[in-house]
Amino acid sequence: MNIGEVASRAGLPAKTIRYYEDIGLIRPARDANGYRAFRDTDMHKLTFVARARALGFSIDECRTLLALWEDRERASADVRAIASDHLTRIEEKIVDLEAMRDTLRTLVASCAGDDRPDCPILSSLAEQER
Amino acid sequence: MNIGEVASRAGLPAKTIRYYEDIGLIRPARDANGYRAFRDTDMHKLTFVARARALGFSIDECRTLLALWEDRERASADVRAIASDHLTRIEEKIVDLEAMRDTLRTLVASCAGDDRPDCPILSSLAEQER
DNA sequence: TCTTGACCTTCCAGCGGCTGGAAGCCCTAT
DNA sequence: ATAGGGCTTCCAGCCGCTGGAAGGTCAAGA
Repeated sequence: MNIGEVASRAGLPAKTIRYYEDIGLIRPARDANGYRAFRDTDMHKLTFVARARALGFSIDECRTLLALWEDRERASADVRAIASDHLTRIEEKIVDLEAMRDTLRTLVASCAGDDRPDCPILSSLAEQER
Repeated sequence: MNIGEVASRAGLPAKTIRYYEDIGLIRPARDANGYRAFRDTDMHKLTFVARARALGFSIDECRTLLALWEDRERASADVRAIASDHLTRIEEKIVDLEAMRDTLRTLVASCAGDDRPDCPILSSLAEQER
């Protein structure tokens, strides 16, 4: 399988797949003409990584998850720990974003949004004291 | 005022402030010894930017907001539009993160997390069909 | 006066995770 | 023979800093 087909099957840009090879996530074989020759195992790995990335795991976490996936002796606790840490970070990020959202909503709601210059958004950003 | 004091007052690392000068967000004067000499206006701008950044605005948005802030003829509609677009993007990000969170919660909950290798998290990432 | 140590300066490189673009080879169809 | 698409490598850039090296400056204390 050439990179184009792999890309469309995995739902990843070809560039990204080349990058994943660069950083050693996958190691596809090569045809005589120099083209990457992807086997099913490569395809599976890429699908795995694509899903893990879609869940927000970092590349390094993906690397570890891949390794655990390939290790039939793994302890599920190791996998769970990674996922659980990641979940915590996501929850924290959501909290941060919700705080921003709430502030922004208030500011946007308080601004007339017409052709006059008075703007509570700017005033709030510029405020001397809190 | 030297950069150290400005940094602690604005709650920004000195490195960041130098970077902001680099990209033209601020233009502090210089003392004879080459040290940056921050005036009150610089300080105000930095505080403004720090607050805008804390609300998640990009550097480019901060640049625009700064310019609007300094423009007494601005229309509040222009400010509101930027804030409103940003709010929308944040809301979208929250939705994305919540989807990840929900999936991750389900996966984490379904994994025994002991020393056995069976792991629904890995199985889910590896699943052939959806 | 000398020294220490905290502060300041510039410059260069690297983080994560791609992404764009140039230059050139390969393959298939007409 | 040629046109087109797909493939290759390599280099540079995105964002917003951040770390570190190498060196100048300043105030306080011995």
